[in-house]
Amino acid sequence: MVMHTMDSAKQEGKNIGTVDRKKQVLEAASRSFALFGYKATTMEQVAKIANVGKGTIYTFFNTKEQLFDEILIGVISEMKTIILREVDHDRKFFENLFRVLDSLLEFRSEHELLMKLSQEVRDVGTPQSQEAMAQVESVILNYIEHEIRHAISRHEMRECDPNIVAFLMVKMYIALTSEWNKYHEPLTKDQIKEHIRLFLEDGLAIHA
Amino acid sequence: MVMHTMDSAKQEGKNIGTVDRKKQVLEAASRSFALFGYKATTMEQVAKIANVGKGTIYTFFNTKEQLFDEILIGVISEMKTIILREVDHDRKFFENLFRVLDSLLEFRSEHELLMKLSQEVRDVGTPQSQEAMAQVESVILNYIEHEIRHAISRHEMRECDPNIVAFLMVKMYIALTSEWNKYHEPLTKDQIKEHIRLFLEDGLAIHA
Amino acid sequence: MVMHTMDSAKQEGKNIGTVDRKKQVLEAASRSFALFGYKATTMEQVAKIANVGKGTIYTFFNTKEQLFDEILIGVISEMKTIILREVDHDRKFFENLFRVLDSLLEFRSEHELLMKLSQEVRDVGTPQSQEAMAQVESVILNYIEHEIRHAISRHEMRECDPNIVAFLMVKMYIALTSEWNKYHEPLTKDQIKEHIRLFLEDGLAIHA
Amino acid sequence: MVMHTMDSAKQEGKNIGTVDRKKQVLEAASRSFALFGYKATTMEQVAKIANVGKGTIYTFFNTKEQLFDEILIGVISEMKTIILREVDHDRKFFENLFRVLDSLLEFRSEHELLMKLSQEVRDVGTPQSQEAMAQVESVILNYIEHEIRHAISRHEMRECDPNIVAFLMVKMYIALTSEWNKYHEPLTKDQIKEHIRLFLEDGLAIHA
DNA sequence: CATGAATGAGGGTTCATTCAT
DNA sequence: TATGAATGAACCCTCATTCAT
Repeated sequence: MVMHTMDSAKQEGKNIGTVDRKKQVLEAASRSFALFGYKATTMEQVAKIANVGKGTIYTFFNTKEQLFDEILIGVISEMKTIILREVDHDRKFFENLFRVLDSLLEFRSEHELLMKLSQEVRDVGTPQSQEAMAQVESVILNYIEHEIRHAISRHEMRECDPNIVAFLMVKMYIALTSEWNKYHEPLTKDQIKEHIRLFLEDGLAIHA
Repeated sequence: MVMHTMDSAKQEGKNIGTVDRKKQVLEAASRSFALFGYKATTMEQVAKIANVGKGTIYTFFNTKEQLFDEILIGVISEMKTIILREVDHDRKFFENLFRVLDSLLEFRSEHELLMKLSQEVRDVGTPQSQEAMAQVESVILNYIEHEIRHAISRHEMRECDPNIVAFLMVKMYIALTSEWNKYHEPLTKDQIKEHIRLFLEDGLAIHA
Repeated sequence: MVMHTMDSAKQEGKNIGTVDRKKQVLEAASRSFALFGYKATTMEQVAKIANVGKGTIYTFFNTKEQLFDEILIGVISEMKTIILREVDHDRKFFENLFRVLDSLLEFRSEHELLMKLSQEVRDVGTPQSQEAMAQVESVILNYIEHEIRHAISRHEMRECDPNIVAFLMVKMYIALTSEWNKYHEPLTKDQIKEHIRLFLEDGLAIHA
Repeated sequence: MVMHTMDSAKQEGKNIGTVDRKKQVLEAASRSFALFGYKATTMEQVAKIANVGKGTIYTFFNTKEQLFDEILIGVISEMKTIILREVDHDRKFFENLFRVLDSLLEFRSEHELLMKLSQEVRDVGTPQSQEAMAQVESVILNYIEHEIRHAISRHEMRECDPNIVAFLMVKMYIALTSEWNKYHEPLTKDQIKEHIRLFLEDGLAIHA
């Protein structure tokens, strides 16, 4: 996540300054994309929020699309890192699932509102951008899918289409962590976990 | 095709035309919004698809936003009608749920790709538009919420936060009927129902 | 800044209005390109000079480059037409030359300052634009070249490299009709003809 | 030259550096202006070619325009020097002309592509810049004009408007040494001289 | 003094909306 | 009434210029 573009030891002032500015832009853009969507986010807005000049953004990112891509790729790769770190194949699927969730939710503020934008970019973006997004997303989905297959083979999970179920899991996660906040107070970590458990693990029905 | 000179057919043609024209616009806009998203849909496009002049649209709808709102309200009210018709409080919640689903899925092509746009409009739209959307959506959500409370009180469903669960149900429905299609072949009605059952009713876990 | 296009054109109808607007744009752009060059001409400027909205230009021309190309191609094709009409192979080269000059100079105001821009477009334009220009220019040059060869074969002209001489003739024409005007009062038709005769036909030296 | 604090190596380095730096900038700018034109040459480009920081340019030249002016003035004054050195009023006009040409063509690479830019600067530049250019150019033109008058008075040249003829001579020189190269292999010195002789001295026509 | 990161005015282009026909 | 040519605000992006280091 952190940029090491410069020699880390050179001039502390310069490095920090540069890094900070890029960080400012990334954070401002993240927030604005998440808040207003891709199209509705203007570079002027981002600049204003980041407290930098409009041109400054273009010293770090060649286009608006590239700025967006970088944010998204960063978030997703961060998520993947977490997953890889937390999953222990000697444990049960649902144990892994909730431990991963715990870690992911630590970073909620970073990416909570962001993921929903994948849809918009697909609508509006160029083919290149779309391709990039698709690849990056499929990494996550493939990974979950793989875990689901594993769980099924160990009889920890019912028979199901791992493709669809993985897709729904991701959607549910996005819905609870980000989309919900549009209309309501954010949910607590425990609320999120509890609802995922409800839907994924136990089901809602009471079977007489 | 129809030839007669202006005079005789004018009145009738116009009347019919007026009715048809509005429908044509609504349908064209629906398709375009669903296909390309709100921002990426241009009024020119809509006019071309609807086979009317660009200016004509503005005789029916004051702004692009109003056009969108009207489409959305139409879809949602249609859904509400279906729900009211299909729900029978003497039956069990899940029975009702699946009967409603059956009916809703009949109209899938009408609104499948549309609902996801609620998010985009909220992002891009004016406060007024957002308020309208929120009201109209809350009608659906409130209704489901109410049904859930009812189900809980009758011990057909576990204790849960009806608010959140209703929200998740809607999200899941949208995910399966519309968002999935972005990347994959559309699911069959039965696939959709089966996965909703899996998540909502039974849960995924196998409890030894 | 007040629009009075409508009043006078009302009777004449739509077509004339439309045509006029395009003409206005073309003329404004011609003048501005000729006066300020390609890069230094802004679409806003053109719109202001043409007394139309900026967006109007884009109903006729997709890009600034296309606008420029169209003007240039128009001028050059007009010149070619004149040449073809005026040249009579039964007459002598210099007779033809001066008759062509006479006709070309009629349209001086249309293209006088324009041709010099070919250079700038070559510098700034896209490869497509450059290719178009090169083709269109070579039409003129090839034609003159061909005529020169003919004149040489009939012993009306000294042996020389027709390629280079054609090039110099065009440059001289541009210099006298357009570039000169940058610093001085425009030359009269007769002055132009006389100087071309001086350079091309007789030479400057007095040979004792 | 100036010697103060710092260690000796640095001092000398700086001094030489300063001198070199300005030259480097001038040469880089010359090449870039000639190659890409005025507008299309960016200060970044110049800095990169000159191997100096962008800001450094502004220690020598207040604006891009001033940088350009200085280059142009340099070239023109160089040309004037050559003319003054080569012209011998005891000899004939055309003898002088060709001796000057010989010398000028030695420096072709320095200014060949540059002169055409006078036009562009006049298009793009501020009134001050244009005024400066006009003055500097008129120096050359006045000088040639003066020589022409002299030649006419000595009956070495036909009666003509010395103003216009001087102008055309310069244009022809630019055309042959610089503009031609855009489309073709550069001409040799002898080719250039031969064509100037053809046009200026003898004329193209064969008079029966 | 040299530097290049930062800046923002200004460019080309799009598109929702208007209005004369 | 239906139309689409006309419009201009607002978008993304470039680049000459400045200034803190």
